[in-house]
Amino acid sequence: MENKAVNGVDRGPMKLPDNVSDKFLKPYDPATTEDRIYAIWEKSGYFNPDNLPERNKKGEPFSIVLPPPNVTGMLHMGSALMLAIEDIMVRYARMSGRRTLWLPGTDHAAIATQSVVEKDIMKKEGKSRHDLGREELLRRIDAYAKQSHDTIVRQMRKMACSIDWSREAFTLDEKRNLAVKTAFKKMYDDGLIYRGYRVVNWDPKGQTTISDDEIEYETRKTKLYTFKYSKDIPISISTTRPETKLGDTAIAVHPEDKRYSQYVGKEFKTVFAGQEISLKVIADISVEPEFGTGALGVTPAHSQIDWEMAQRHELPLKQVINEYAKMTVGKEGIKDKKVAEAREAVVAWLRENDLLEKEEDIEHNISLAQRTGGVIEPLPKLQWFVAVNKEFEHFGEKVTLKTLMTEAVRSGDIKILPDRFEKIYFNWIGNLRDWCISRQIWYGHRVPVWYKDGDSKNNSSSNNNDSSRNENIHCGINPPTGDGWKQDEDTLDTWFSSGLWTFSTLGWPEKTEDMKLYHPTNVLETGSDIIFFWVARMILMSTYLLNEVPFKTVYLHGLVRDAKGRKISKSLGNNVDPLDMIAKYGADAVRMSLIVGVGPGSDSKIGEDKIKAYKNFANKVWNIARFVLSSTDGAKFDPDVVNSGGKSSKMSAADSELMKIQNALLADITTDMSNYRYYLAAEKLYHYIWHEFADKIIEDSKKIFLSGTVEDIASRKQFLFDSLSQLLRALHPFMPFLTEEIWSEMPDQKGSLLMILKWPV
RNA sequence: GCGCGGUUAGCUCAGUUGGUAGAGCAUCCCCUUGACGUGGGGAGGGUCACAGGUUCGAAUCCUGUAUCGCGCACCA
Repeated sequence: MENKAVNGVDRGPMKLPDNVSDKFLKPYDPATTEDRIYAIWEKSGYFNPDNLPERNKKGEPFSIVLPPPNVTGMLHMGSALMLAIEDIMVRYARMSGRRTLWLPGTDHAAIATQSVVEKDIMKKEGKSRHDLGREELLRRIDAYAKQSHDTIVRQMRKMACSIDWSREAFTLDEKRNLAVKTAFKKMYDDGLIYRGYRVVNWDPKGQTTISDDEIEYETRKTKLYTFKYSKDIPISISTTRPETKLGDTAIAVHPEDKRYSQYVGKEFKTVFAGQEISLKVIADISVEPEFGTGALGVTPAHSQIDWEMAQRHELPLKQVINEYAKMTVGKEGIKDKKVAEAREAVVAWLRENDLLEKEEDIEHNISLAQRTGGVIEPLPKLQWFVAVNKEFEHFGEKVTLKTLMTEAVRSGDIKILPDRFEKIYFNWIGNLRDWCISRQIWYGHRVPVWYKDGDSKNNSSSNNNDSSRNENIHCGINPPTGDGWKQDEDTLDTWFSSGLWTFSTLGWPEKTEDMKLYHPTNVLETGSDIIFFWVARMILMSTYLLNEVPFKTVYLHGLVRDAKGRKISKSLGNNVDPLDMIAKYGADAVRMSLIVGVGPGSDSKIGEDKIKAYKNFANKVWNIARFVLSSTDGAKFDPDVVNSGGKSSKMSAADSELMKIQNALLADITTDMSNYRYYLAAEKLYHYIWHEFADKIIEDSKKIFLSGTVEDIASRKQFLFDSLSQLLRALHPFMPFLTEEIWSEMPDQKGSLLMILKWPV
């Protein structure tokens, strides 16, 4: 170190005893430490449970899968939080002697990835996917996915993840494809997957269907129009979407609404904005008499609930809007126009014909596709679905997929933390409808179904019955033999393959040793925002396919917000890159700042100040180590401290008492660790190390070393040494790089790695 | 509309089974010639959102209200 002047006094160069490394002459420097330590860990092979010491191999298995990051992306602070928590869980388990597996992978994230790449190609080359063709587009996406995969892996190493790279998986690789096909076929054979014609959520921007869960709602101001279809039809109706009225086939009123009861059963015909329509008046209890005029135009082809009403009343269906959200019927100025434009034209037509009665401003929710932001257009389509309410025989019991999902949590086999999410989970299942799993994009697992000539997809069928079972349809792991078969063009919802993740990564459908050892996994740690997409689907798949839960505990973390509490978003430009923070303050500091004070399920704020505070802490620990090492020259571990709960014959009564207090704290912290209270454990350690160990104990030690008895000095040296060695272990899961680095400078550690040493309790 | 959270010091939040409120940061004062200035000691600052109730005792349990946020549903 350079000579440093303090208070104007030149202290001269600092000197350390010979037994202390020159590293300690400088403040702790994560930049020159972290990559080096990670390389040592990787070389040791201990990330792979097969290579762990006997103590672990004989120990109870502990397994956790990494929620696979999307290959669209880079890591953000949210992923950094996830990695920090999981690495803490894993390091704690490993030190506690368990056979510990943390299994990595990445997610192909079908729609998200394809739309990113498509956009990029459009921007750079002005070409659409159809210009490139299926094969070429997939080649481009693969190249992109490969590149982003490498970035993600690099970032994970930076975060100190002690994860088993040898078992890495990808949701779209060959093994996972076999798992997907196997699962699909079994569900198909059990009648739980069917092809049906019905109104689905169509995303005109992404040109694909999406599931109910992939919709986001946005409140917007819009107009509610009240009008009559024609002068001759006595009932007025209200709508926010006049353009869809060209597809109406009925008028619905409440069965008890006296105003309209005289018309129920009657049929009216007219020409509406250039389109002939025929309207039957029906009575249905789903009509709210208080809303608008109390009568509603039924558009079976372009509204989910109208479709259901049409089913109940056997109404015909008339599609008037196509996949590009354009009108297919109507007079000049309406036909071939986008829905928004057509709406104006229809309203203008109503005005001209003096049919418009009222125009009100209202707020209502519009549905947007989560990935593309496109306005959802409900359209009737032939798609593949998973039946969640269908009863079937499952290991000798009559169940539905819904009851399987419910029971897994209700029975306590799966515990969700924080537990209020269990209620949210049940609530979601209660409203769950059949899951639409087919997507009209190219990137993803292809639907493993083949059609004989002539029976491929055609949407003209107006029957909504299961159309997926006849001699011209083949569902299988392998293509059918013989000529004239063509595979379904569609791919599967990305969550279908993610749902298999806990076991597809362990080798299922093969009966592997890994499956026996590591499934069900112990914990699933993930963001609370994907509880339905992912957590629920994994429970569905695992209970259905394996008759066991995918995990025993679900730990949900909240959102990481910026320092002002705002959501991280591109438009705000408030993203904090974990890599920048790591470069500046070190991964350990970043980890601590994400963990301390943040319980499961609660959102947190991340500001640079907080990270900086933990960088200071890292340096504090570094200096504590320097003090202890330079003042306890020649000390050796007293194995008694580790092996018999801190009692040591080499310490005075006073120091034994201090050790007892420390051990009590460590026991308390251990309880927190086992109960997923990492936020408390980290805080307690921080507080004890800084404000007890450093501020009080080390300060007292200076006095003892200056004027204590020989016995007191010896005792204190022993205490400091053993105490530090214990604290490094306890701090390791939280600050792995720093503690491993200090550990490597401890005398008498005989080349051992802290990461596999025994947890101090 | 149904459901779920939050509301504690200027800011960010702890407070695990009820025992008259804690931490960090910030502010102010002081100290510090050898582990560390990325330091140490100290001070000020809260009727724990509000109103009722249970209790010997409530930030903690119950009921209601306000307010912010979230989920689901509705969305003609």
